[in-house]
Amino acid sequence: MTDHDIFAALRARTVALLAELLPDLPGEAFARVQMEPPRDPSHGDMATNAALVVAKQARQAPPRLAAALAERLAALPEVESATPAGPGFVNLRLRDAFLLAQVPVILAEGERYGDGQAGAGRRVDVEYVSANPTGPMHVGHCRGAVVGDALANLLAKAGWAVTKEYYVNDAGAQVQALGYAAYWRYLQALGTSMGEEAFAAQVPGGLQYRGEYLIPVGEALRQRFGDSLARRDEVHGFAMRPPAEWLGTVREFAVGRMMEMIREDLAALGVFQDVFVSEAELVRAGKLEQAEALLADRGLIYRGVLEPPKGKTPEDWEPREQTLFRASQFGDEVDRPLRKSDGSGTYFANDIANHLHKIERGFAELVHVWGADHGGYVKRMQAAVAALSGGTVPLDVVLTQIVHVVKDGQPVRMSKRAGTYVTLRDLIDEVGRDAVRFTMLARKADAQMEFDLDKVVEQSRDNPVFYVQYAHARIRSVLRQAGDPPAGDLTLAPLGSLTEPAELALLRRLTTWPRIVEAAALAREPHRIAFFLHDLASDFHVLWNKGRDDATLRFIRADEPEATRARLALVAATGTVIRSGLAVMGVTPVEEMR
RNA sequence: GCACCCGUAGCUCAGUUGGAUAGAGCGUCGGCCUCCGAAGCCGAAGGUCAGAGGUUCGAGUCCUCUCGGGUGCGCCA
Repeated sequence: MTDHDIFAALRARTVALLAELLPDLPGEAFARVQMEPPRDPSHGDMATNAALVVAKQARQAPPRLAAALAERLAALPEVESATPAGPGFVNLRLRDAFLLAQVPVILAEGERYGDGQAGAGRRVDVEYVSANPTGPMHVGHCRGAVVGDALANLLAKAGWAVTKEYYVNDAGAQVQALGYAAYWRYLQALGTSMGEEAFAAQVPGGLQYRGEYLIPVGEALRQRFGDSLARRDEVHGFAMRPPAEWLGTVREFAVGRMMEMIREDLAALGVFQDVFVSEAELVRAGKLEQAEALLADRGLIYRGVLEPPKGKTPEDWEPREQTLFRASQFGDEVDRPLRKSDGSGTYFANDIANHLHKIERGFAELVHVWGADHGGYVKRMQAAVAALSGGTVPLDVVLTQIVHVVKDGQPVRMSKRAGTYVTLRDLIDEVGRDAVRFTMLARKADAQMEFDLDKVVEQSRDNPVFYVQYAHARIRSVLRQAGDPPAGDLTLAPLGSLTEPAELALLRRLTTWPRIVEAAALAREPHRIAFFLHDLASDFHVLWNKGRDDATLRFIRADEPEATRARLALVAATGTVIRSGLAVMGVTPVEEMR
């Protein structure tokens, strides 16, 4: 039990008092009662809309009800004053002693401060990254990886039981193409004299994935299989055997190598997922047929012909009969194909199998992080999950927008051919893991983002990574200077000397941390953590700078050991909350700036 | 053509899921280093929340329409 949200506590008090005032109202009447920090600090520490939201049912004028409620709230030991305001708000000013009492709470809880129960221990599966295992990760994958990882951390902090999952798309045409590409590098490793284009001409769909990263895979294939997968050829030395004899083997081998590479990339980014689910294995295990049978039992599958899309009919469109899922019964615009006209499964069908697998594992909620180009796919997937689970398992999809990389004021084009392909590893090597992670979270996921390689390493105020890290470094600097007093010692410090408005403003900010965590988790918006940390860092820097103008406000005062201890406690609590927030983001707090 | 996302200060973006007089950074202008770290801080100017209706005690937030930008639209994943 680590819920120390003072807003939730005062809200509960308010509801209880209101229930006494209005004994005839049912409990549900109070559901919309809120207790939140007012936008304008001059209104006090907290404000509640309680009188407004129950006035109608109570058949009373909001201002009158607010006045009666304020009178009772004012009598609470936590409350300094309570005043009705505006159309029916009640503004609360808290006693300093109550606020100050939160400092030892934060110190005692440590980084667990802010943990909540909004998730109530429900099991949630967060699937993210899920890049095709056909090459190294590039910056396009990076945002989803960071957002997904931070979101998973956030949900865990807010009380969900989280599984971090990677869905390996190892069953489609893409990995087939990877197999051919790896085989080409294998022939090269054997020393074939065949030209690349000559080989490409023999590959259905042409040779894709020509990047150099497959050269070691070709060499590894040679070491593992010798020349047994190739055919001796008088002209070229070695040439291609019929694909049926090697394609499965090579594909599997190559996918394995790609996944190793991707996992190394993810590790460099600080992302460690719990579960890697293979699409190919799900298919092999018959999950697709199982899901189809389940939907058929519920009468949700039929044979039919889809209408062409209105307005823009594809050139080669012709009506074909397909196996369709009644997605339109679950809020989608049209029914969606499960099988192509040749009878093989669509990607959607395999994804349904994937979701059946999740539901069978007992998750109460599903979350996905997808690129925005998959936005059109959300409704049908939600429809499928609703159908499979009988509407009991919600699926939330967080979409991440494109990241434009900029260097020297110029956009960096993402082109493999031009050699300006930016891999995730390049990015991390250039600016560091923490800067990558923080920056990716410094914007709402569904907003396009410019990633300026020069700016994220810039040491200035307009670089939020730096700004927050700098606050933490200053805090560590102060504590080191004071001989690093243990938190247990500071917990006992008398705090009555903390009366400076900037000190209390900082403390007020700290007390909002639990509700920030909860709200961000419910909204599935990890970027709010980054913004909170920026605000918190700002409050701290303000206080620090007061000490420049007024020596009596410095944290360490040789002549005032008592006041020093109190301030060190506040500073230590601030450091704790910053670390707590950075932990959600997966960013390492620094001891000093270098 | 249809669906989804978006439109907030000159620029980049927040806005506590319907709350009070819409905020922050950058940029601009004006101040502040004998100092526990000035890589910083304080102050000022800057707005028809794209536009028009609607819902209600209350709308940047919800609904409808219009304008503008992005993404997607059977046999790709």
